[in-house]
Amino acid sequence: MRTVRAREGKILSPGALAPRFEPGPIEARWQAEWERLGAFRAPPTPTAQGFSIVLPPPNVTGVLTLGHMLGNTVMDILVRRQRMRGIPTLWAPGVDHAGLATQVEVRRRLARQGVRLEELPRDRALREIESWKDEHEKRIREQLFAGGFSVDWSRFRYTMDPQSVRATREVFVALWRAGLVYRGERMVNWDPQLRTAISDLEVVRTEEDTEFLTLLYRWADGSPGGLEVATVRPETVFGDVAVAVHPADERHTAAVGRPVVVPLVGRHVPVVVDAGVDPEFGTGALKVTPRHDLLDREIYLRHPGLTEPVEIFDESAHLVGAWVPPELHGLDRDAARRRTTEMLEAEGTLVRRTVRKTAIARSERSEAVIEPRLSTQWFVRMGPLAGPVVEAVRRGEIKIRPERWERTFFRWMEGIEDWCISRQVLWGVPVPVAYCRSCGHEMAFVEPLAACPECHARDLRDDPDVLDTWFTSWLWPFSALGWPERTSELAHYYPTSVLVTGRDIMFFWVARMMMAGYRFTASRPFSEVYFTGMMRDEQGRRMSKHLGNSPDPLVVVRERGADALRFGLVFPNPTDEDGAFGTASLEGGRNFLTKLWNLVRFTLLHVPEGTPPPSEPPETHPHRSREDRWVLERYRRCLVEVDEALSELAPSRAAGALYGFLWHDLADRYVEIAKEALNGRRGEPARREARATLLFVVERTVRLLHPFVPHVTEELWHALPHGGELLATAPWPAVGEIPPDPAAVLEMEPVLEAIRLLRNLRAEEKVAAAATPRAWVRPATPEVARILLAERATVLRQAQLGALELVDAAPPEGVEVASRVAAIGECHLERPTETPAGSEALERERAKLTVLLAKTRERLADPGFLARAPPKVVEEHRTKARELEERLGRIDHHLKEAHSG
RNA sequence: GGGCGCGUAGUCUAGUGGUUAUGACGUCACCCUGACACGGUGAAGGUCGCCAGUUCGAAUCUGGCCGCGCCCA
Repeated sequence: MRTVRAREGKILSPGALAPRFEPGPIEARWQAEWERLGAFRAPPTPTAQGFSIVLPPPNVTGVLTLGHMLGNTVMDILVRRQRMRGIPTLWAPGVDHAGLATQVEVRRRLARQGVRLEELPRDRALREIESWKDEHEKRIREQLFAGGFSVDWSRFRYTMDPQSVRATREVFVALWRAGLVYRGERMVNWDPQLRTAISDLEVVRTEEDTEFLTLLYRWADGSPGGLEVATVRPETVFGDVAVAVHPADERHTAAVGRPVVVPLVGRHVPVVVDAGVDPEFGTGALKVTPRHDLLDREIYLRHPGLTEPVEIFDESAHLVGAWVPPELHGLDRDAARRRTTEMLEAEGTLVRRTVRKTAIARSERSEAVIEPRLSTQWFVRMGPLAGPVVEAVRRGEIKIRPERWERTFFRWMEGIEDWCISRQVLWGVPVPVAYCRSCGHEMAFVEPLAACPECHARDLRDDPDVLDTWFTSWLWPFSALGWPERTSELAHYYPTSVLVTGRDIMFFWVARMMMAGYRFTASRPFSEVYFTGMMRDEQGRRMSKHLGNSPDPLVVVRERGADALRFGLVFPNPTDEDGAFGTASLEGGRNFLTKLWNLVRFTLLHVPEGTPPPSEPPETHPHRSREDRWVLERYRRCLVEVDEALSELAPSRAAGALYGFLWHDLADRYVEIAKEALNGRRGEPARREARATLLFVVERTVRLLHPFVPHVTEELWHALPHGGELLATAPWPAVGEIPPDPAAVLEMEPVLEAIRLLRNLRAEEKVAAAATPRAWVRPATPEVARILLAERATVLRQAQLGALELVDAAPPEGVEVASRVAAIGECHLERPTETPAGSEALERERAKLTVLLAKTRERLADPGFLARAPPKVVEEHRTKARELEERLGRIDHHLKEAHSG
């Protein structure tokens, strides 16, 4: 500990702060301290109702982005405040195994070494994936730790933990028994690169330029011509079983029922009528390839007479099968398309080639073009699960914030489709189903079975597929707390309080968690969902791994500090709107922290050694000044606003309130005015009172800021007189500790207004910075006069005046003055004679007030207004008109004087 | 194509029927004053997207149009 000798000879309190704020060492020290002291460990058996959040488990294969940092900061703000309020708090962290994504990454890494993942023995492949996972999990932990997020590390979970896997199996089996999971042959979104089915939600559609071919399907009876059919997929002609046209499409009525010849293939197929055809698209005639297109399959199923289709692509979208000419076997889609096009041209059945924008479906993970494919997969019947959730949200049992997303949510829930949960990948929870080779019995089980329960044969075959990762993570709110074990975490912290996440996973995850909660715990999983906005870069582009435009949070933290990053994320934009983030945000954060740092340094200059912590507000005291009362009231209002904003999940509003209070009220106004008293120029009692007020307000403000910028506030709090081990677990300030004092704010207004007007005049008149001109104020009311008289010294000093007199008429003869006319009265400032008289400010004021007065008078002259507006409003307008007339009169008077003088 | 949402100073933003339209960043001028130039003081900057309508009164409510974004096809 060191002591610093202050300018006026007093000894500062110990632990004085470095003149410059350096985040690095401070952040590292407090992160370690919090961990060492177990500050974020949730009480296992709390007596009071707990507050809990589960961290949306980041994909273990990736690294955290600024989007994660935003969500984490919002969660940390909520959690830290609740913890300080003395509420038992649990923030449960973890990571998600992201089977598909991880496999893609590992596959890519191995490919760089010339190894194909698919060719490795299974156990070797799994080891590769495990080691990849371990590396990335470490990095994610570092990122969370470096952000200062107050998660309970002792409860860190992984979605492939035995307990989480068990939960997944239990759920699968329960749904299977209830008939809500089923195996079926359906058209699925097939990723031919990863060779797995994926869900609708994992498909992204983009508009791409695509070659559009028009093919001629000749009449089978040999008559000239035929039917023109447009397609972007000529290579699928081999799978055609029909051509379909819309029933109302008169262009094609003659063709209906007439067989046509499939180009290249020679097969005769019928022309059928189906309302699913879009007559606007292409020629209005659609080739029907049921094994490889969803709509085509539907059409096929509606027309029972058609030939049973044969598959023409294998699982990696290479041409195969009896219907494909042998010379094309083994070609991939793209090569096949080129070759087919050439063949069609040669055959003379290619009528036209054009290029147009087409919506292309790609796999979100591999970016391969999706191949719709008929295959056998496991599905969850979503309808019965969605019902209770829709009800609950309508009842308000789960609130969606911001509310505007409710509509989107409902629309999706109401049109919900079954969820394809089986994946043909290595990494994941195996589908817990086996088949008896002897009797064919299908059985789902939590614990592996030794024999078939039907025929007792021991010859069982496991289902080869694994489950979609989301089928594990939809259980997260309760599986992260230990379900299906009946843990004390579940008993005390479930349902969780709020879920904070990006709205891009509203359907993927949030909606499904709600369904799982109601289905398996008979309870909502959380009472509120808060969707944060999407982070954008300075050019307004969405940050994504793909674009690589999200800075690495660890780098940002190292360069700028976690607190600056956190404040920069929360302060400039509402956290539920998409916000641009760049260096400006970080600088804003840093500047604010420096301001806070210096404000506390200033405070320490005025805290004598041995001062006890401000455990209670300074008592009402005869020496308490108007500015002391004012700053206490402003602080109280700030606290009310912060509490309100945080209970309404509006952290930006809370941060804004704190920013404004600290910077403008506390530092700019209060400290500047209170310096007189603090420096002892108003006597010892006033000094004591000012010191107590300053210390109290600063200490409380540091506490209020802690959830937003935890490290720097922890450091500052320890430098200030304090009681207790950590700010992180110190009590949150109570609103009730200060009685409301609205008069304090009202009485300060004329003082602040007079200061502002006189400073304004100084600037307008280009009064030299060091000059101390004389000033006169003619107060508009006796109340203003009384206050200004009492606070004359303050105005004098803040406006740097040589003298200030209150007058009831004009300033004395023979003095050149510049004037302003405002609501509190007239202000006159002695004008330097060497500058020409300028009255632009008065002119501007007059122009503005003239317009305003005209509008007010117009309204007062309107009989409709007088008759229908509430009397109170009419009276307000009358008063306003009178005041404006009075002020304009004075302005005119002064303008005239300025001209004649 | 369908649905939803959003248009307020150069940029972001508050504001759900009567306010001289809020604040931040940026800009300009002056100032290194004893916590802070990562600062202080002051200023400039807005036809509240456009057009109708409802109303005594519209940034605010209604309709249409224009622009942007997102989701779904």
